Parts: sequence; C-alpha cells; structure tokens
Amino acid sequence: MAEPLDPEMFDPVCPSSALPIQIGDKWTGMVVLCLEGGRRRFNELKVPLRGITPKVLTQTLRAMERDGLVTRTAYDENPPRVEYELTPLGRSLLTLIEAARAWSKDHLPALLQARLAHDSAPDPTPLSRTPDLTTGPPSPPATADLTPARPR
Amino acid sequence: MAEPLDPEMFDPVCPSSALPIQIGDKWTGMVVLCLEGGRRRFNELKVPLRGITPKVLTQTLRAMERDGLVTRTAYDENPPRVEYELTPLGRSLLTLIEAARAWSKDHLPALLQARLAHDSAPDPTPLSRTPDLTTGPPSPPATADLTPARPR
DNA sequence: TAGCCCAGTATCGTTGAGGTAACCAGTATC
DNA sequence: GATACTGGTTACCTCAACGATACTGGGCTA
Repeated sequence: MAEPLDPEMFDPVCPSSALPIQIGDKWTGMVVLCLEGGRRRFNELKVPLRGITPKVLTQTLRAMERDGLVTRTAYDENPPRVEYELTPLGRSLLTLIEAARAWSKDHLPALLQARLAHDSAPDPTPLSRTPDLTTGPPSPPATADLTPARPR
Repeated sequence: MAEPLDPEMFDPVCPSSALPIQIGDKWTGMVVLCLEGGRRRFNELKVPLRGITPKVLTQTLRAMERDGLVTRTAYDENPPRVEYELTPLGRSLLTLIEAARAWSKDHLPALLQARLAHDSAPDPTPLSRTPDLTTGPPSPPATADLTPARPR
C-alpha cells in the first residue's frame, strides 16, 4: 500500500518470463507478487500487469477470491474504491514462487543454452527433425513469470 | 526401467490434478515423474499418461529434448526402439515438483474448502456475483498434476 | 503374402484462455 | 449539461494447445 507499484516490475524481456513454470493462470503469480507488499486497488494492479485488460484482471481476481487466495473489500464511496489483499493462503504461494525463482537462478541458463544449441544444431539424426513444434519465431511458449525485473 | 509403470500412476480423480501449478505444458511434469525411475520407451510412457495421443507425446518429448530435459536414444533395430531418459537438468525439476507437492499437502485442502464455501455462499455483495468464470460444471481449470496417486 | 510391432506422421476438428473494443452506473466537478 | 473517474460488464474474435482418427515404413513372424 505504501508506494506505488513499479510499472516495470515484470520485465517482458526477462527470460524467466518464458519459464516452464506457472502458478494458476497466466496472471495469478504476478498478482500475488503485486499484493506481496500489502493491499492494492484494482487500477493499481493494472499498472505493473502491463497490457492486462479489465476483463481478464477481474476474472483472475474473482478466481483467486473463490480459491481463498485474496480478499476483496469494496468501500461504499464515490468514486468507487475496491481493495484486494492476500490471504494467508495466498501468501503461502510465495514459497512456491520462491522455489521457482531458485530453480531459475540455478538452472534456467542451462535450459536456455540447451535450447540455443539445439536450434542451431546440424541435426545429426534424421529422426530428430522437428518441423516447428515449439519453435515459434516470436517467443517461446511463455507459460509464466515469477521474477520481478530490475529491483533497481 | 526396472518395473513397468503403473497405469494408475496419475489418478484423474485426485484433486491435486487440478492444482494451480504447472510445469511446462500439460504433460511435462508427468513425463518427468515417469522418467524419475530410469529410461523408458515411447510406448511405455503412454501407459500412465492415460489418453495422451502419440502426436502430443511426441510434441512434449521433442520440446523437452530441445530444452535439455531429456535425451532421446534411437536404436537401429527392428521393431524400432527409442528410449527417453532424464538429464540432470530434467531431474532438477523434481525439486520443484517436490515443492509443489509439499504446498499441496499443506494448503490444497484449504483451497478446496474455500472453493466449496464460495460456491455455496449466499452471495452477500451483489458485486461479487460471478457468472461462471472458472466454475465449469465438470472440473476446475485443471492446469497440472504433480502428485502420483495411490503409491500403494 | 498377410499381417504385426514400434515409433511415430498427417490431417482435421474442438476448445478455451486470453485479447479487443465498446459500454455502464453513480457521483463530482467543470 | 458535459465530462471524468472508478471498477467493472458485455459481446465478439483469435489463436495455440490439445484431441481424434487414420496412415506409414520396414523388418519379422505366421
């Protein structure tokens, strides 16, 4: 609640954004990290979750509320004010995120290197030719993101 | 390699199959667990991964090979024989799976209970009415599965 | 010579998460 | 009266993952 959230909290360039680890749906892990420091308003959450639409943010928060990960508090004011806060259960996900971060720190470089090596390999066995299964041109599968970028 | 894999290794009824934690794509985590005990052949892997089609299993294994998680060894025999084995990198994912299991053990019941309570709630605030966002009738989102069922 | 086995391919269809764009209610301020 | 602000909602669309089904190749066996 204290300071505003860093709009660049999640760096889209950071390769850990392409990690093969996902908590909940696409945005859940990031929402947990946004709420780590305290309660936040709807529009506050939209800032670091760059590009999220209100529909998807609502869906994500509703699902998290349903699962007991966040609480939603609506104040009868004008303009409306709604605050979201992590429950202890939601906060417990931070341990999992921490584990994923630790894995990334230790092993993600090896994974990325293997990926590069494979993509530039002269392809020894004819059977190992893969047309283009996961080799999309723009970006890898991109399942989740757990590491805030540039804590500055 | 020793004993055949248990066809019921992954119980579709086990709620941990609906966990909000996913490693790689839908099947990657389960493949890692299948290979935990040693190298396995293509058709051997299909047994516990009930319902996976050869196309999708091939896709999954090729992606894992590309990322350096498994090695693929094709023997020039007839009938063909191909064996998949975890690399140390792939094996390192087991720590992450273990962390997810530990979280499930500690917190999944609370999550499921919150979900049930929410679904049967008389819905105090009109704003908290959710049409049916994640409340699919047959099963929850079902993102991944990490816990082998009935170790027997 | 007709199949069988293994490890896949090829083609097509379905599904659902996520994205786009527009709209809304109630108050307050201009 | 017009506009803005907050926290959404609604309808529509896209695309990639996943699934169903059928087929292949090549040596082996019956």
